[in-house]
Amino acid sequence: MANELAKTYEPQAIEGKIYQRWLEKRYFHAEVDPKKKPFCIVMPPPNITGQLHMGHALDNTLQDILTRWKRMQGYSALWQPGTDHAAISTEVKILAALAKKDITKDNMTREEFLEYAWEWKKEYGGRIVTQLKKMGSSADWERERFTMDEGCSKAVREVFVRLYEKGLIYKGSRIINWCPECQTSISDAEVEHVDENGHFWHIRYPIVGEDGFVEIATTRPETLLGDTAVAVNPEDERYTHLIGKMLELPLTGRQIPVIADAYVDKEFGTGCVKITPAHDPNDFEVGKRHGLEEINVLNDDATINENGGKYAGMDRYECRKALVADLEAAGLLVKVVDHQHAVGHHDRCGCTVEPMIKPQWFVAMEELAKPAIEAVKKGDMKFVPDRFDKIYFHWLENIRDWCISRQLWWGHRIPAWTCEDCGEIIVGREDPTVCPKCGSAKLTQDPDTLDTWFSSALWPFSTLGWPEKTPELEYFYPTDVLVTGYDIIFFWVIRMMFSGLEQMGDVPFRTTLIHGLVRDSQGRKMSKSLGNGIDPLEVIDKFGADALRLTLITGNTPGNDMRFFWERVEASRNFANKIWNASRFIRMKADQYLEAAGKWYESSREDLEIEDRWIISKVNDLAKEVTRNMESFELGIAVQKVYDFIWEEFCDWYIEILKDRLNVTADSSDEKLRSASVALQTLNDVLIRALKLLHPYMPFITEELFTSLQDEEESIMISSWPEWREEDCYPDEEAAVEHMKDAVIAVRKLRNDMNVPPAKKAHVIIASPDVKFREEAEILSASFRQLLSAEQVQITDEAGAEAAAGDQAVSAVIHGAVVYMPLADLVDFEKERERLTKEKARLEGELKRSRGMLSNEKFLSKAPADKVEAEKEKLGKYEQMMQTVEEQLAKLG
RNA sequence: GGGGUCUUAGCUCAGCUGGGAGAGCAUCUGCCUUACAAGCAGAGGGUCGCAGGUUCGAGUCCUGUAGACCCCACCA
Repeated sequence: MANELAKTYEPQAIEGKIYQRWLEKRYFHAEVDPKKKPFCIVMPPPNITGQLHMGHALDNTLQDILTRWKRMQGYSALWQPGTDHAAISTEVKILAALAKKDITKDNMTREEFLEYAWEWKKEYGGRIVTQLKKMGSSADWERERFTMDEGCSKAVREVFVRLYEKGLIYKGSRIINWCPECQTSISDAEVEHVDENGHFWHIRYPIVGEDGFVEIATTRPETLLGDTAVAVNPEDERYTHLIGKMLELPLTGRQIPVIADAYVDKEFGTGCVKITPAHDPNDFEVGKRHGLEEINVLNDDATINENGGKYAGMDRYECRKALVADLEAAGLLVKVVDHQHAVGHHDRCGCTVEPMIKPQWFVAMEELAKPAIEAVKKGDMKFVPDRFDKIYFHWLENIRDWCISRQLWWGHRIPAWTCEDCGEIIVGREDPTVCPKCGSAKLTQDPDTLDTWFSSALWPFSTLGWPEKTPELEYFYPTDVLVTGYDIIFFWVIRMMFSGLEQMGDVPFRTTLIHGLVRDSQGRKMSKSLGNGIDPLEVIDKFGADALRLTLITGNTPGNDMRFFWERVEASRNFANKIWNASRFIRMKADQYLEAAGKWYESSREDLEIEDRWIISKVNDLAKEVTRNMESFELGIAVQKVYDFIWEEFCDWYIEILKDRLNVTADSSDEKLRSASVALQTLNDVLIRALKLLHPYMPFITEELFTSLQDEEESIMISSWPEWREEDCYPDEEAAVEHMKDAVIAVRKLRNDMNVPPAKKAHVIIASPDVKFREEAEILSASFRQLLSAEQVQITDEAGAEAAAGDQAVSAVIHGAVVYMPLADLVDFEKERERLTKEKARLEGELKRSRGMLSNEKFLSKAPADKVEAEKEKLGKYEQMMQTVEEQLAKLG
């Protein structure tokens, strides 16, 4: 205990240094170790384009807490990290950078682009990892992976081939969501539906050969160009006579039939629906049922194509305007009404998505979804909180085939080749050189890449070495916990589940811990466009990673959103400072002690004083409760308990109780020195136990203090997690100290109510008929004298109190005793009468309630015996208190 | 249209399996008591959205209801 500790805690000075040492000692590294039980969390791979935000901070703190805790419990705890290639984000970002140099996809080759991309990844891809380290993340960075590294790419290809061979991956022309901005297909999960104020255009389609019209209503008039039918409900009597007739499609000169399909809702709109198989998912289905032609009228950039006649070349909205104007001129526009409807947007770029028919690759979901549903139903994987299984089931039960091909360059290339001579499609683990069917060497690989989530779906096993049979895979799979936000259950959790079950035959993780969003102080989502995001690095810089971590973990409950307040970080920082100073106090006192005594006393349990046993008992219970809370993922509650223990029990009580005892000089008696030695050792031991319990939450400060409080180099990271011990239970001593605390609180209240200045010391008499209580109080009275602000503390029975205090005293009743202060020490009689009257009124209320309960026969007969007993005890206490209050009032006249 | 969350002190939120309402911040009072003013000792402030029900007993379980928010959804 050599170097001086600064007066306030300065995280900036130590966090980096400590993290560096952890890395050097390789404490984060986990090995396959048959002697230990495995614990594994795979880190949701952050995008290589990403910058650390509060979501990452929360997500990673949760994972780090669990990992550090399990590591201390003796598990071989692997937190498997890595990054995601983030197909669209990265490609968009790189293209934007290249655009500044006038390089576009049109004037560079795919190979050139990939060269740029890898270069970019090399330069910026590690940024997010550096930032995660600032959080204190104890991931096994030696095992860091990347979704496009060799192993993961091999896993992707293996899964693709396997699913293809099983017929679960297929290529087909189906209707998909097309993003005109990013120029790629996207999956259903990537479409965000937003309610928008639009219009319903009511349009007349003339009936061929008759004087009449069919009136349809549409929200997207421009799709009229691709209409190939109008549908009515077969049971709609208004229209049955029209079924089979032809209509003239306005502005096109085409003729389209009226068809009957139950899909049409008679009640909605006009009851007639224009059918555009190429640009609407429902219409696509209808078209398939009726063998309708599919006319695509859009180019990839959402301009009208050559099928749009005179509108060709126009943007979709431009076309809408022009077309509506033309309809109006032709007298075919009946009316335009306001209409709110959901419009699909690409979640990345916000662009309005167009449904289009394109040849794409799909994963057939029905067969894969079933075991994933089963696994959660059977409890093989549990959500925390469990309400999220509803969302999970709902999504899986209604899932459609997953469109996995993307018209991007950055990503895993689809391992499929087409033979230009015979049309054969070749999918395999190795790149083919000749067509196995016709022998031709003219093979072209599919230009598309895979959805980013295809590789993320394999993350829990691809990172562990799959498809190789590695020891890691054998040992750590299934992993234990997946930590993620509720916003990516659809994207990721579900896909990992069915992928794990399909490829590994078991769930990828046993528990999914769901957390909410970190919002700004007004409850808004943090976003770039609003500019309301708080940079975790800035928080760390100002208050330290520990303070940020504590803030993110407390004051919210799993699965719910939380708001970010700087004030809360400040409060967390204050807590760090509190521990810091407690440690500083202990070290100071230890130094003083050593100077006086020159040595430590060998001590045993028997040397412990009552208050030592009390605090040992307390920290022992704490360990039990904290562990139990953590086992059920109640991390916020767990750390709150450690916080309360350290601040209240340890600092505000235990240290205060000890101050006298620790005051030693060279002249102190041997007995006194021995007692101080025991106290200091207890202080140290108890604080270290508490620090260990706190370590997963606040790794840096606990490490710093752990090493500085002890004369060893060993890290708290690899120390053992405190366990509850039978021999550390001291119920009697615990009760004794609690009673004395009550006495202190009573005296403080008396003094406060009576306006006795703190400097004025009083004569405190604690009277109890209980012999045992008096014995304990006698022993404790010396330590408590200061806390009682007393120059003298007298322990006595009732009669003794009478003698000592006489008529002139105020009193307060505590558990099993009465505390008196002679009025001579005080000032205001009138105030005392007032106080007692108020107290009496309160007690009358309590007595009424308690007596009411105890005279209720149903309560007596039905409530558990211990509850009844407890209530009786309370009544007795209130009666005693009432008696004392009445006596006091009588004395005052 | 379906599902979910929330409603508790002035603010932000805890409150697990039902047994006398809590924290942080803010406000007020008194303290620089040499570990800590980033602190200490206190105080005020709540009909736990509303209405029923179950129960000896409900912030906690059930039903209904009001408001806020979120997610899902192919009614053109």
